[in-house]
Amino acid sequence: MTDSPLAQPPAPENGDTFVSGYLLYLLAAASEAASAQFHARVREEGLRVPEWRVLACLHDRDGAMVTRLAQFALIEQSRLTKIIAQMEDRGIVTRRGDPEDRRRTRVYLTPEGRALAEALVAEARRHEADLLNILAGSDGARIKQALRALIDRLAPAESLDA
Amino acid sequence: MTDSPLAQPPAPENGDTFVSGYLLYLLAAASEAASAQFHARVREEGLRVPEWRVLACLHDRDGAMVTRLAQFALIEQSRLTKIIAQMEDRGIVTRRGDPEDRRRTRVYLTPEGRALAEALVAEARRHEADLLNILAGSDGARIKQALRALIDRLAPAESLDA
DNA sequence: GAAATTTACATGAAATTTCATGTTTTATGA
DNA sequence: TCATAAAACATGAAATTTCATGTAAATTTC
Repeated sequence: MTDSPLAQPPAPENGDTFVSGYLLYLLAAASEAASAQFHARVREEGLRVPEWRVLACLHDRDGAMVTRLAQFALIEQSRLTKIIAQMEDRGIVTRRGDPEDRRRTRVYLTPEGRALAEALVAEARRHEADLLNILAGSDGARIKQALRALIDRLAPAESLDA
Repeated sequence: MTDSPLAQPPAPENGDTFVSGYLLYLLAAASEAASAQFHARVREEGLRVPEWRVLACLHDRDGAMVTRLAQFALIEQSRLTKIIAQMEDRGIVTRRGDPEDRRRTRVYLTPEGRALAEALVAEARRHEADLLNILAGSDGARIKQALRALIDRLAPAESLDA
């Protein structure tokens, strides 16, 4: 009985599957799947995803400091610094030191940056509405609540302000 | 009325906040927040996150082909190829061509690789249980369902097999 | 059944990311 | 208030990732 008599596939492996039901996999895969389309649009606009995230954050809070931006855009600080430098070269944001606390660097949208940000945020809102529709009506609100709960319980949750 | 009379903070910006309620942000942030602890453990084990993902996939299906592995481990193919090469150098996986279809490269766990994979999968299961507890009882199952629904609707959903 | 496509990986160069660390400025504390 | 610690960024070198493309093998077409 060590060998199945009708082993079509070469008797591959164990039978218990871990990955496809694993919460962290589901979260990552859902995030990727849900983002794919819109992120493709972002790239069509000549932006990389982290750059779009920065724009979205600045849309909410122009003049945010780098560290906060990093938290909300989910980008590590030194990496963000370099991304911001590129965005500055490109003319969509500007950096200015904070006179109140001269350690801080605040990042501002330029007019072009703001236009881009607003256009993309509008698109993102439409796309999100589509997504939430796909999610069979009330599921949408529920999944958001659940995700927010998860985040709140796991991360201290700060504000983009200050 | 253009200027608030008691503007404590320098009258920062608009009032509507987009990011913090945006589904794609919630998904990405939830994924990050939920994964942070365990991924730290993974790094303590001397692995990077993508390497752990490969091990987990191989735990489910030893001898998976590179393309499938890439889909399930959420890693772009050419990047995965290089990661696998490193893992091979390190002695935790082996590559072997598939005689049935000689374009394919199949990846197998070495004994050390399997030990690592099994230990980490066990830890991951415990960690997931903790997470699901944090998520107030039944919320856990629901969030999983919702995520799976999202993925199924958005991604064709293939199997690690073949 | 030969040519044209497609699939599956591998690879090299350019670009980006990471990691550790440096600098400057603000908080803290004895 | 002076020293020390902490916070906020910036930066350089090494490592990784990306992108386009190359190669080999299977599949589809005509």
